[in-house]
Amino acid sequence: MKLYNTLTRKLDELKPLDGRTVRIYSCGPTVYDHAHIGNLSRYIVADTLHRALQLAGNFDVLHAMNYTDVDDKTIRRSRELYPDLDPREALQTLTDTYIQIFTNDMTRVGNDVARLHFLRATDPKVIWGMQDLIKRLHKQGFAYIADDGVYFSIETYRKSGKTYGQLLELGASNTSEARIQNDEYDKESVHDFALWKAQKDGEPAWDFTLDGHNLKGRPGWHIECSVMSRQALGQPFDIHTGAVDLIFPHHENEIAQSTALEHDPCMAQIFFHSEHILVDGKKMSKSAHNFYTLQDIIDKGFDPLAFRVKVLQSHYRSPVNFTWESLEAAQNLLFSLRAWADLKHQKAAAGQSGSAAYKPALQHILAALRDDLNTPEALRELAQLANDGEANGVDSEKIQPLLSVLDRLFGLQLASRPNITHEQKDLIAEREAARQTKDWTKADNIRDKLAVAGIGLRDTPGGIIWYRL
RNA sequence: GGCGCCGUGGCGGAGUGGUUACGCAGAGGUCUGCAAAACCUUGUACACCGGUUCGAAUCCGGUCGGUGCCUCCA
Repeated sequence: MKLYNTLTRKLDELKPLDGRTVRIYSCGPTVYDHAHIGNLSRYIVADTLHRALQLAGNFDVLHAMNYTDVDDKTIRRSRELYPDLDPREALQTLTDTYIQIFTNDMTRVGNDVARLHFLRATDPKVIWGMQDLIKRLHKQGFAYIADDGVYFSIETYRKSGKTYGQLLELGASNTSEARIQNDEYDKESVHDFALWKAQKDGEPAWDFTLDGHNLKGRPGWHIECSVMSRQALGQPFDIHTGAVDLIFPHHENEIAQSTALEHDPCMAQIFFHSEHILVDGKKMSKSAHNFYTLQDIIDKGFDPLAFRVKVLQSHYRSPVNFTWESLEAAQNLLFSLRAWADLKHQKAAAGQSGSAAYKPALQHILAALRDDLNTPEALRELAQLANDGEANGVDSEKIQPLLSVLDRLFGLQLASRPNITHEQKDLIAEREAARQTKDWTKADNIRDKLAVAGIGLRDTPGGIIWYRL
């Protein structure tokens, strides 16, 4: 399986470090508000990568994702909403709420959260791990204590023979004096970053003593991922995922922290970065009024899985342009896939042809996914399969296992669609009898009645086909 | 200023040298009690200007436009 690697800037053949299990770490959400559709789209990509690794790559997969449940935004919001609670209690109340909402959204867009190993930055084991790493970095001179916290020294890191800038070459010109002067933090060099932030008034804080200094406070952002990924997966691991905006500084800093004390040159062998979603050609932002959550999509009458189709229709390294019109197109495609899947219940419509195409189509889909997760190509093949099925009928026996595999690959929930009820089947038979006697009024009444129940009918030469409206 | 990405038919979106991508929407037709589906036909797509080549949407150079990172961000 080939994947584009930001570290090498080319397609790399994935070979699990331990020979069998691919270990993935996905940078997860900061849980201070609803996830927006941009966040969710990147998790759909990560979820699809997981699926492809298992089924197209034939690997075992161990997949960890973090929750950033302590940072400026979570703290600010928790104090606004719960001013009377103890700061740590307020923080946890807020983040518990949004973790719940996040997992719910993940499920609604078809991501399988059950197999993800989630970690929280404020987990005592993680806090301890971060403090331990900071102590060891400090002991070796990679970290220094300032008035407002502990910082990582990039200069020391570089002098130790390591490369800072494995993912992104930093230009020298932007290291201006003015920026150092204006920076509110007490750090020695402009790119140095906080490992630990000393407590400010009213902020949640954890006890921490370093080299005799009382540094009660909270972790910096980057150190969370260095520690959580190692705790969940060991190091080095295979794939680190995130969106392009995380390349710098987040992932670069993670690498620095994770490798300063190690012989290994990198924390993960492949950095897998996916592009942003655009809305009407622009970056999503609240000020531009093009900022949407999953609930906004649902409120407009769309199926959350239509959004999944929309995301899979473009390659993960191209920006997806989200428009309501294109979401509708994606939903129409989803509906036609469902109509195809529903044919398995309808022997009358199930022609004998069709099954011959199943195996090559599936092979084609798997090959596309192995090729740098080419979901648009895979989806094209799937759409063609469905078109073929609707034109020529399906093999009502062989389609079920096919649908099961396709569900495991795409997460579009086609395999478990239920049959219509006996009452509805009787109505269809009754209508057919009325049609035979040319009682069009009765036939149309029954069709209207079924339509109210969400069942549409097609009178084809091969027989009557129902579909869900 | 530094480092990137993108510009394809009404809307999305593949495609890295030579044959229809595909999806959605539109138009005409066949079929049909009607409807729906299906099928057939249909739309002179590759930002612009040069260059390389027998041949370029695809390679090279330039122009214009959009966009991302360089500070928190999926």
